[in-house]
Amino acid sequence: MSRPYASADIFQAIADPTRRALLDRLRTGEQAVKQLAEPFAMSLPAISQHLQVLCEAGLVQMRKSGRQRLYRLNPEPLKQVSDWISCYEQFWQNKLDALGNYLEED
Amino acid sequence: MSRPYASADIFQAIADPTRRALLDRLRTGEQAVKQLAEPFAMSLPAISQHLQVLCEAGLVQMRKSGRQRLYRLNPEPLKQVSDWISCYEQFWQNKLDALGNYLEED
DNA sequence: GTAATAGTTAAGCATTCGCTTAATTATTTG
DNA sequence: CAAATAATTAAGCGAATGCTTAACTATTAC
Repeated sequence: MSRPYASADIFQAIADPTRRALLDRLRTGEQAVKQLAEPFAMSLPAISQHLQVLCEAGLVQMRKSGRQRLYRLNPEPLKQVSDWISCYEQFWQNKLDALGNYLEED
Repeated sequence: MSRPYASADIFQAIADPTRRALLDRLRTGEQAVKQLAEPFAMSLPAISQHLQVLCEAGLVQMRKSGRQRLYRLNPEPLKQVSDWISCYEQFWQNKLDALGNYLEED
């Protein structure tokens, strides 16, 4: 690679739709790169690079098995995102409550 | 601007730490740009551009008041992120459950 | 009306991003 | 051992990102 993808930042890591789709795919369990890459209209190196970003962010882990590399999901770092969002959940909850009250008044 | 910041993508919008901090600041209520920009070591145009990205993502809304522009939080689009994350919460919940069971067995 | 204030728009720049193709490294299979 | 398979590393390219300074627009205050 000319330059490594050096973002160890979770928010950055999940900003890309391909990377989110890779995580989604990994929810069914550990998978080899080729299998993971199958639905994407993109070269294998591109997928490999995305997996590296996910790895650096701690969102996936890898183990070798023969000539395959099996990737598995490690969702814990997503907790950072979940925690950040949780402050805002009350806002849309409040809006829903307000709507509820409005409907009740009627 | 040479090129407009055209990402209407929520995940992209919250990938930048300055933009997240702006949203965090807006939680206390509607604020003018200058006040919003105060804690950041960055020019006003930079902040203005970040606010535009947030606006395009629907995360903030603006109204004019005299020569000020007051921005306010609109957290609803974050629901997209929350919804995506929720699939993963079960994973770390499972891990916690597993830990709980392990501790109980002892 | 002139100056000050609040903010944006414009233009440009260095860096990062997402991708490609070609080459390379392991491992397995015939 | 040679060929095939799985995947990465390397190099490079165009576009997007995040910032800057300078110029502009609108509104308020003197």
